[in-house]
Amino acid sequence: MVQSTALLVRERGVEATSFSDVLAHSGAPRGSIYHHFPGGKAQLIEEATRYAGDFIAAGLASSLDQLDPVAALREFCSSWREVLRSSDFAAGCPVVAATVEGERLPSASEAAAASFASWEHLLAHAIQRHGQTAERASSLATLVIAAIEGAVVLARAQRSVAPFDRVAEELEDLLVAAMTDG
Amino acid sequence: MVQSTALLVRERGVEATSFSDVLAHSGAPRGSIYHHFPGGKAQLIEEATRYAGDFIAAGLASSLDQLDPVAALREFCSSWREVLRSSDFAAGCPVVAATVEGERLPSASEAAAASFASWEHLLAHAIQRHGQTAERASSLATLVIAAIEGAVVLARAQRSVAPFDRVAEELEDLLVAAMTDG
DNA sequence: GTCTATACGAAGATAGAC
DNA sequence: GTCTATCTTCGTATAGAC
Repeated sequence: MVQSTALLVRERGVEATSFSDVLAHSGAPRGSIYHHFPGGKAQLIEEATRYAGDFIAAGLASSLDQLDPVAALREFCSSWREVLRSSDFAAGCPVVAATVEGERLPSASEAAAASFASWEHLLAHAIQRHGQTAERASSLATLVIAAIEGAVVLARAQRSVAPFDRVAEELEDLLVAAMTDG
Repeated sequence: MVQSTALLVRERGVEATSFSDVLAHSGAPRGSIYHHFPGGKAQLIEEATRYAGDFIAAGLASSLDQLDPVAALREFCSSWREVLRSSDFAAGCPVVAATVEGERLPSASEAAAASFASWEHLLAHAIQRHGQTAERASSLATLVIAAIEGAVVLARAQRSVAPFDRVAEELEDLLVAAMTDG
């Protein structure tokens, strides 16, 4: 159910994702909602945001564990490209959706903030381990996360991977340059 | 009314912005809606997205007309920082909101795509005029727009300008380097 | 031609049956 | 303790009054 919610939110957004949609997608019975989620929709969205954020963090951590930051970035971009392509540009990032519509759901916003922060930290630490200062690593990590999330939005709007690919290549070049200097 | 819609959408998102909210904010009478917007909410959102996109494009064009790309970027970032600060991180970009929730409103998505494209082109042409190749200028422009939009999302989630400032500084450094090389 | 009042549908939430 | 059926609220859209 949490997973279904995350999948639906990344396509439709938070407000446009109803319980009926989630039930139809997950196959769960109607009565289960308030048993498992006494906090109602706010709780469901919060858990879905946390789930999605943790899922993405796990993938990123795994890449950074096995590869250098540049190769991990390439893999990260590749998985986002696949999300865009396989959904015909209907799907984006559920954590972004939770932020953009999160004014009414503070708990979801907090989960989104925690997710973004964890991705930034994972990347920043990896860049730092490969020879950058903590400060520069933090700036680069934030830039990479922000640019990729923004690029996903641009790609969805324009229904093309072209903007995403341009951003991915610029980021890769920038990271290569940053890791080989100093 | 269109302006009120854009202001509300950038805070609450598309679906959470009702006609009642727009009427209360703009002072317009209820009966005017379907007279001025026969296409209903879809048309209102589309026009609000176009309005916001054109407004931002006008500011960007004006900056690029008077200043070099780096200084224009600084001004662009400054105005986004003001949006974040003055709303206490409640407000973001209505064009992003229209994209993220735009699955159900294709006309709004198209308006969003056109807005993003126009910002990219304005920036790309300016960078090209200052000595970069068309291809590189296009990549840099897309990166700048994507990164700033992403940074606005991160800043809202974390309720802090810190991520936005890190992104702004990285972008500025990158643009400076790109304009002085080759 | 402009607005008030209403209808229709869907959303989230709950109370009672098994 | 788990689910089906219902209740209330609200949002969009419209039909009719001025």
